[in-house]
Amino acid sequence: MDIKKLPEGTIERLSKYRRCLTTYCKFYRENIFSHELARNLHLTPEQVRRDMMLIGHSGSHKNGYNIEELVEKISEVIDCRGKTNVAVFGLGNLGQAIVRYLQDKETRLNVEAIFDVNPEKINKPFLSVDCYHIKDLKRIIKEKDIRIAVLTLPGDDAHDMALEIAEAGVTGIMNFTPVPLKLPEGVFLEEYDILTSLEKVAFFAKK
Amino acid sequence: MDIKKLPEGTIERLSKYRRCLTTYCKFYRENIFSHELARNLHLTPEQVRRDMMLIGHSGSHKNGYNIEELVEKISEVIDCRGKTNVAVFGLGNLGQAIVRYLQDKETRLNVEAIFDVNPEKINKPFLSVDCYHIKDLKRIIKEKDIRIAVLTLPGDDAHDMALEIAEAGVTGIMNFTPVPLKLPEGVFLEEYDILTSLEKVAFFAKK
DNA sequence: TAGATTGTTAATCGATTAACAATC
DNA sequence: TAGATTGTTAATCGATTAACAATC
Repeated sequence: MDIKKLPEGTIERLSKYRRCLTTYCKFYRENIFSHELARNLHLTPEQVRRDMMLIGHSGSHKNGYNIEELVEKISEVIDCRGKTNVAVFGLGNLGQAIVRYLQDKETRLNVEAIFDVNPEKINKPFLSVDCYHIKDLKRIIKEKDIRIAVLTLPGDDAHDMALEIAEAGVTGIMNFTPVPLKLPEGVFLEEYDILTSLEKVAFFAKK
Repeated sequence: MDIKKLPEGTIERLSKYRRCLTTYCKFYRENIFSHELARNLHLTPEQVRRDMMLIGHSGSHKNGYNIEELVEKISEVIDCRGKTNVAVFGLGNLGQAIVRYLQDKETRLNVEAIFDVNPEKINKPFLSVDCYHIKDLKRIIKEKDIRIAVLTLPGDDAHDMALEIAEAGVTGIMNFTPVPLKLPEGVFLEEYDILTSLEKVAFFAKK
């Protein structure tokens, strides 16, 4: 099957399976059952098995899934193109949090550049990552082969910026600004709006 | 209809409609058509109208929706219990970003307390919000009538902490730690995992 | 064998989308 | 009236869940 046809939910769960396996399980056991993995992530065993089926991974009736093999398989699927270079736009609190987070975790995403407009931040590395002025984005994106852009800018000029970034050859944009983006075809866009999430929690939280 | 039965997607869009209307539109026009609102948020006009129907809001065939009335109606629905007090757990970069963000935006969510374990942060207000030691959470949550907890702690002790927080009477938890939580019934839980989102973008981003 | 687990098909569910009547 | 828009029901779609045969 075409791997890009995998449901988004499956990809998200694969990411979580892998993290769970590499973080907790790898060190003290070899195999894991679908119901154990499910319990850790608060899913059902059926859903775990279905995801395994979708990526063509098999376990054994006796011992469940071999952890090392499963991690390997998941990595083949979700890191299919190997290491991916990422740029973070905006080095405010959120931008800093993301750079730090990506360096801490075991992942094939490398933050290779940071962009900002504040002269005090530009040309000083942050956690060893160089910080450039936003006006240089086209050049740097090409030079460093940046594939993914993470937007943590203020909303005002997010849209124009995103179009420029897309034009520079980035193929995926993660948008944390409150402004919904409309991008050209071929750029995968994921948006996350913190305030909307919090308002949703406030709404559904019972009295 | 029972308002709590509204689909999560509808609640999320309502939050975005309102922000869009209060941010861009309110100042220079009185009415808006479903297709205009849809275009702004990259939805279809049908979906906008359906959401209006679900919350029982009507427009006019001639002028579409009155912006002021619509904002009022949305606020009635999603802020149904008026102001909601929020506590942020963990004053790292992400915690700081969220406190600042909630203060900037027009919302009925008030950050009333911050919790951390770092003695350098405790008892010093951050953006005028008091910061307490995590061991005092029960007392402070009760005193300040905190309803929503936002977790930006390191993952390690997130789960135990969440259980304590739930026990203290919070009714909604927004979990930004990488650890999936299992909470008692009656606490609404929303989880967001930055790394999973980024890995998803990397996966779907075309070569 | 009995019990537990995997793998896979079929059924369910709910949200989105399409269609269209009603209205201005 | 013609054209544009709203309001609402019906159809579609896709993900999740249930069911169960196959296997160890």
